[in-house]
Amino acid sequence: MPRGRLTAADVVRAGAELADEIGYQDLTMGVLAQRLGVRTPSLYKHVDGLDDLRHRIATLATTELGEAVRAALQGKAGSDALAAFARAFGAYVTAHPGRYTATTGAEVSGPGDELYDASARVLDSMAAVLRGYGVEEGEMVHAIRTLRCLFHGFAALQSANGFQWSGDADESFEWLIGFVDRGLPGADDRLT
Amino acid sequence: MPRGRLTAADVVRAGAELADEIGYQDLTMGVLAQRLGVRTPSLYKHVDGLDDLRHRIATLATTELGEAVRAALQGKAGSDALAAFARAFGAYVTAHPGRYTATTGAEVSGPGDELYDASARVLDSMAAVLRGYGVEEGEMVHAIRTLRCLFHGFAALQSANGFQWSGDADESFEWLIGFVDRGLPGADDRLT
DNA sequence: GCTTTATGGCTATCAGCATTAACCAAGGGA
DNA sequence: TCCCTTGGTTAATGCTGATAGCCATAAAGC
Repeated sequence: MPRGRLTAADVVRAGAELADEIGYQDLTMGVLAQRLGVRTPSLYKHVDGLDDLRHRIATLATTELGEAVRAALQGKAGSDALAAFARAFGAYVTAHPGRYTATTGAEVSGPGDELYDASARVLDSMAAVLRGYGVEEGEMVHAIRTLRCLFHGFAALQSANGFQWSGDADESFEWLIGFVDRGLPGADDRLT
Repeated sequence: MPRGRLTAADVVRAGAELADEIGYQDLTMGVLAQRLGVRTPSLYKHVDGLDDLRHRIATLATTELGEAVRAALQGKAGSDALAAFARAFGAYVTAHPGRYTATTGAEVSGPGDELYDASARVLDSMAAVLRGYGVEEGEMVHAIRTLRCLFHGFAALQSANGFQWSGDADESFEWLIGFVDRGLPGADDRLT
């Protein structure tokens, strides 16, 4: 093969796909190199080691998640927006368990970090839902944290166990949406 | 018994303590052996490798968590029981981040597994709270799954990031409890 | 009290993975 | 044409998990 084939983005993308396929824990430099048809040390020309690769995959995943959520929120408000956010979130995590696992436990260094910005965009979308829902600013921080726990927990259980939920997983997820709807204070526009 | 300095329970307990101190990811056979004043291969006389050690730590943590929750629930009902459950859960996770991390991602083989039984006891306590709260049996499974997501997410974020929450973390946690209280349907006895 | 035995420790060793060093080949600009 | 940057290679190092096989000692039986 000639020169200049691989780029950093290629490596990260292939790593993300591989993590979704074989599981995040089994994503190793060797298997990724094999997937790319290259020897292991070559990856270090594009990525600064395994930790860096993981961080970049987490950034990619968070960015994609933010875009998916933002797209789902277009033209929605109130409880519709909440349901759309939740379904988009759940759909992304189900489709990309390896990528989401990368985001759990990823270290965010600070405002200069791309991952920080991507996370902030997801949380902004969450805040937009809550604000359009009638949550007061004083409660906003608590509401965001609570919803973050709920969705993060769902995602973690989803990507770890794959949910041995008996089969009515969708029904449970809809119940979860209704639960949030009831739990949020000060809303005029409610689900069923 | 012939001469027995170390026992399997000792190894697991020391592993759990070490995980709380230095972080679950950094818990290695070598550092655990060092803590116990023993060479690495000696641990294999008590524990069947690192995976087995992790599984046992997860079992220990889940058992302890179940006991803490059960104790907190004594004599409580309705919203008091919910608050007690949540606070006991949060306190355990905060005190033992390494142990809880062991439970996330632990594989439960089946009903013969001790971890399975320990998890079932925690979920039973959760169900008891919900039942005393007025949740119908038809919704029980959905409610349990939802609360499991919420508390698991809290615990995961807590033990991973240590929550850079600005300082009013307790206030947010109380808000979370109120959120659950409002979100659960069919209750007579409410907080606030 | 002496022998047997099994248990729990040890040293030595291997295998897998991340990482680094040192080297080489192609392509573009001087 | 020459150089030098770039992206690949092979070789080697270090760390960690894991196994094999040896050794010491305490408990059990005579």
